[in-house]
Formats: sequence, C-alpha cells, structure tokens
Amino acid sequence: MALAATSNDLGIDIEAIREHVPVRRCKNIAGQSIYRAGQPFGAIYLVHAGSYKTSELAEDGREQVTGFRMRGDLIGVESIGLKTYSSDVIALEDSEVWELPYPAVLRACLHMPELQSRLTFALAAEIRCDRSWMLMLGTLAAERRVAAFLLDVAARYARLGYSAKHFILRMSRIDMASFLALKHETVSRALSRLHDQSFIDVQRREIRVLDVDGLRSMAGISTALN
Amino acid sequence: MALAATSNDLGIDIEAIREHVPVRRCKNIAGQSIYRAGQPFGAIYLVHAGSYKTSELAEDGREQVTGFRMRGDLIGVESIGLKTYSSDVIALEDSEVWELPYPAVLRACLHMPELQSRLTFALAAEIRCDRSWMLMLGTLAAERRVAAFLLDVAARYARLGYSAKHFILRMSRIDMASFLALKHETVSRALSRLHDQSFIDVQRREIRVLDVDGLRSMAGISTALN
DNA sequence: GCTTGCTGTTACAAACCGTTACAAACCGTT
DNA sequence: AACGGTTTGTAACGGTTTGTAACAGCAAGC
Repeated sequence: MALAATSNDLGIDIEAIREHVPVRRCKNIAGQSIYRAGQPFGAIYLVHAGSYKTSELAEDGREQVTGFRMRGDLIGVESIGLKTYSSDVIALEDSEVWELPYPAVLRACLHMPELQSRLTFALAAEIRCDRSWMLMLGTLAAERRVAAFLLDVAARYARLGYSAKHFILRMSRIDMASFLALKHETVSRALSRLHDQSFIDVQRREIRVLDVDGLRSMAGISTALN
Repeated sequence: MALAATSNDLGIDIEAIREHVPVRRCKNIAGQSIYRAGQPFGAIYLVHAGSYKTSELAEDGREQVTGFRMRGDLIGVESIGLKTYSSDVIALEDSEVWELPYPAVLRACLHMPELQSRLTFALAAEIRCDRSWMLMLGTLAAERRVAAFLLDVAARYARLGYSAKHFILRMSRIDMASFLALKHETVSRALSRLHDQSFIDVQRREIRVLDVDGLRSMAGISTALN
C-alpha cells in the first residue's frame, strides 16, 4: 500500500464517462485555484496535466497542505454531499483539469453501475491514503518524514512513466514543510543531511535518488514504492 | 464543521436497510478486535454501543491510532474495494456493533438509491474529518491539541445526548497520545496544565469542562463544538 | 493483606525542532 | 548585465517535546 499524497486514478474509461457527462477542460496557471473553501460545490475534477496542492484552512488562519495531486488524481471528492467546497486547490505550475459536473456524474452512475463502485473505491482509497500519512506524521522524525515523502513522490512519478530516480519537485519547501508538519528550514536541513549520507542529490527542486534502500530504511522500509 | 475523531452517523433508517441486508449483532469485550489488517474484508459495521479505536500498523511495527468510534459511527468503510481490511479496530470497553455484510449492502443500494448517496456522503465526511485532524496535528502545539481533542470528545458526547461538560474518556493516555501524535507523558502534562489554568478538572479518565471558551481559544476557536 | 501489573503523574535532563537572522542562489524584468 | 523579489540554504540560539526514572493509584488475583 503506497502512501501517496493523493489517492489515485479513477481506473475507468474517461471516454465512457464522456457519453453521459459534459467534460470541460480547465487550464490553470501557476498559483491559480480550481476552487476555494466556501465556493459552491458543483463538480469534481480529474487532473490531466501539471500538479496541484490541496489545503485546509482554519477560522483562525492556520493552514495546512493536505496533499499534492498529479495526472490521474481526482480532486474534490472530499466535498461530495456539501453545498460548498471544504478546502482549497491551487495549481503548482501551469496545469489542466477535466471538470466533471457532479449532478451529471451522479446521473451517469445510474447508467454505468461500474462508475459508482469506482467512485466509492476512489473515496475509500483516499481515506486509506490519508491514514497512511497520519501514521507517517505521527511516528516518524523529521528526516524520516522527508525520506518517506521523496519515496512517495518517486513512486508516483514512476506510475506515470517518469523516472523514479531523477525528478523535479513541483512544490516549494514551504508547501512540503506544511504537508509534512515541519518548518521549511527543517525540510532544508533534512534534505541536506540525506545528501550528506549519500542517499540523494539535491539541487534546489531537482532530486536524484542515489540509494533507494537507504531512503527506505529511513522511512520505515517499503512504506512507499510498491 | 466539527473535527470528530470519526465521521458520523449514516443518517438513514436502519430498519429500511434491514429489509435488504441481514444485520448481525456482534458484541466485543474490552480489548477484542472487530477485525485486523489482513483479514478478509466482508462487512462494514455500525457502532451500536460502547467505543472502539481504529489503528494503522506499519511493516516495521510503528503503530498509530487514527480514530475513536462511538454509537452511530461507521467502521470499515476505508477497506471497501479491498480483499482484506487495511487497519485494526479494537473495543475500548464492552461494546456492540451491527455487522452489515458488504455484498448485501451493495445490492441494497440498487433497491435504495438513497442508501448509495448516504454511503458516499459518509465516505466523503470521513475524508474531511481526517483532513481536519491533519490540520490540527500539523498546526497546533501539544497542549492545544489536547484541548481540541477534549472539545471534540465533548461535542460527540453532546450529539449522543450525554453531557459535554462531564464525561469519562474511554481510551488510555497511550491511545490518546498516539492519536494526537504525542507521548503519553506529554498528554498527562498537558492535561495537568489545562487543569492549572482552570479550564478543566481531571481525575484520571474523568473530565469536567470548566471553561469551554478557554479551551476553544486554545484549540483555535470553534474548531470543535461550533 | 499482600502481591502483580497496568495506568497515570511528575521531575529532571537531553534531544530535537522551531525561531530568528542573514547569506546565497535563482527568476523574471529592466 | 544589473536589478529587485522570491526561494532556498546555513547557523546559533532557545523552547517545546521527549526520554528516563521514580512514584502513586487502581484493579485483579493469590
């Protein structure tokens, strides 16, 4: 069970959905939001290109990044059943999502029983993924968290057909830190120390994984990748 | 939006479900598990009496309590779609759940369209709840976390018709600490300090809330109990 | 009554991470 | 090429949390 800062793909034919749901392509430039907490809920989204962060906001201003989404990930399912979205989603780079209007998705579920179960499965997967991160946040020290995070990012790139050994982080140190419940300086230090131990090469957002097993043992062995 | 160490009630007529699903009552004595990670998935459960903790286990032995469930809460939805359960659920006291065999639930959804949407809503609520706790764990210091936790427990007792000002915690300091990503000594110290500030009375597991507003301001104002 | 074991509390020391501050690298713009 | 603004890296210091230990309360069992 991968950690995954997100759940994952619908695993269903988007073309089949298209027959019942009017799919609109939405482009976002870096920094732009798909939706923000409080805006009326109307659709869920499938990431087609680029990447996004989701974040929670408290009344008193505290904020926490709760996940990063990339191609194939669903966005907005946490707000199903609500009148308004419950969180913020912001593009980390120029990106594109496909908008799936929710009333239409519901209707499509009646014609495609498979879609309903896929959607339910996606929701359950999201819960499992969140719980895995809770386990990680609650039990690993700073440096280990960063190691686990890198392994997760690597695994997700691998699933998309990209290199798991060499990739560019799309998020800032601050976003990473927020997600990992750390300060950005601590993330910097952790990355430096992982470099000192020859587990990785870091050049700002460019990461080269030199020793997967080293990282894995830091992260609690096979917590990510596979 | 309350935090809730759990999502919440199905909000649907259990009698209506009974017409399509063979509901079995299962009693558990304190310490007994409903299921453990790895056991074949076959049913979801509705808590009827008592309370349970859910916990995640890593391959290397790390363990984390991810929630506490009481009357009206659903258990097992995170494992929907899997062959085996992904976490452990253990009774904190002598308790009872109603077992809802999942294949039967799926079939019932066809006859009761309402049930399907309720279930989806329950899953989405679970995600939102987990995210709220991530926000809390990521942004509040130890003492504030404990305050937020107490407010959440109080709110949940209130929803069940019990006192929100005077209640008995059903979980040990160790379980509380695990859930809050703290050490049990830290929880003890935090409770003592909340007592010193006259926010609460503590007598081991017996809690008396003396100053709700004080607690709330610690927890980031109306994060719970709204 | 007396263990035995578990749970909870408290004190003190130690470790880790956060805070603060500043420097360096990068980016887009001029 | 030079300029500001943003992001990232590094360091010293301080504070919160943890680790360790000893002790008290409580329940079950002998």
